[in-house]
Amino acid sequence: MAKALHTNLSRRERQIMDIVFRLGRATAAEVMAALPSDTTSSTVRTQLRVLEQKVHLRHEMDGLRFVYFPVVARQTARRSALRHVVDTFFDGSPEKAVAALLGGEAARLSEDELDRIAALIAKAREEDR
Amino acid sequence: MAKALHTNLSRRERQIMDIVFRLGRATAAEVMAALPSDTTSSTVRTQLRVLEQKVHLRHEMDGLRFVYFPVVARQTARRSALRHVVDTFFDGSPEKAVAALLGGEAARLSEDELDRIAALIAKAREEDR
DNA sequence: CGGAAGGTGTTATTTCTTTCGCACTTCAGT
DNA sequence: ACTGAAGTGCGAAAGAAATAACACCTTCCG
Repeated sequence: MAKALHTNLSRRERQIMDIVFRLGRATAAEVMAALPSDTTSSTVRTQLRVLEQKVHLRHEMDGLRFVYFPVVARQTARRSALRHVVDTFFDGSPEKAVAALLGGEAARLSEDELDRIAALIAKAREEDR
Repeated sequence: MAKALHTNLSRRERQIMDIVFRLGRATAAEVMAALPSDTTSSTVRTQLRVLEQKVHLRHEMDGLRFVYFPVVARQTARRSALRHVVDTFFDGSPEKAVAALLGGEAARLSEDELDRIAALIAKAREEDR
């Protein structure tokens, strides 16, 4: 099993990784803007460099500046994060997590969204057979 | 808005909080056993005491030893954690998160579970009206 | 009684995080 | 050509976190 990312990152590192995952890709300035507390550009760039050194991020040039993005596919990180939440707060039961999501524990769902989810259930039934 | 717990905890502190949330309540020995890396009892107890001081945990006596449990209701922590994952990895869309859960990104769902979720959708429709 | 086992708190040390100053580069505009 | 704005890396200092040694208490059992 791949090592859990959360578990091995310091507080700031995790904050930064979350921002980059959320944005997909980001410059130092963007990360700095998204961080809760005030930090200097210098600080943020140092962290980004460290994260790159630890192989959690990578960067490309965009003209002058660096654009950072995660090494691990979003899909992978997402799975890992979801599983962790399910294990920690929902007794390992995806069903309970779905119930919480439907019950508005994170946000309200529209009719359309409910329709699409119903369709997904039908599909899951197919595959289960 | 309540301050996000994740964001304000150090690495070990988060690991420990996760364990306590998972178990509901736990002694120092149980936490130590559940921790990935090797640590001494002394270390773990110090951390638990710190977490109690920061008002994330509280303890009761169970005969001789302390049993720790979260100050915040599981319900609350769960909501916060879920929301964070949805925001970070699913563009803030609960629907996408549900899709991932149904699609087996965390674990496989049984027929029964699918049935119950279908029922929840029906119920959500009611309430939406 | 005496001592081993299993708890606990205090405290000090070491190690990791986090922050930022400073020097350097490139580009755009005057 | 000069200056300012926006980038970058390096390295050192200040702060927070993590670990463990030690002293002490209670219970159980021979």
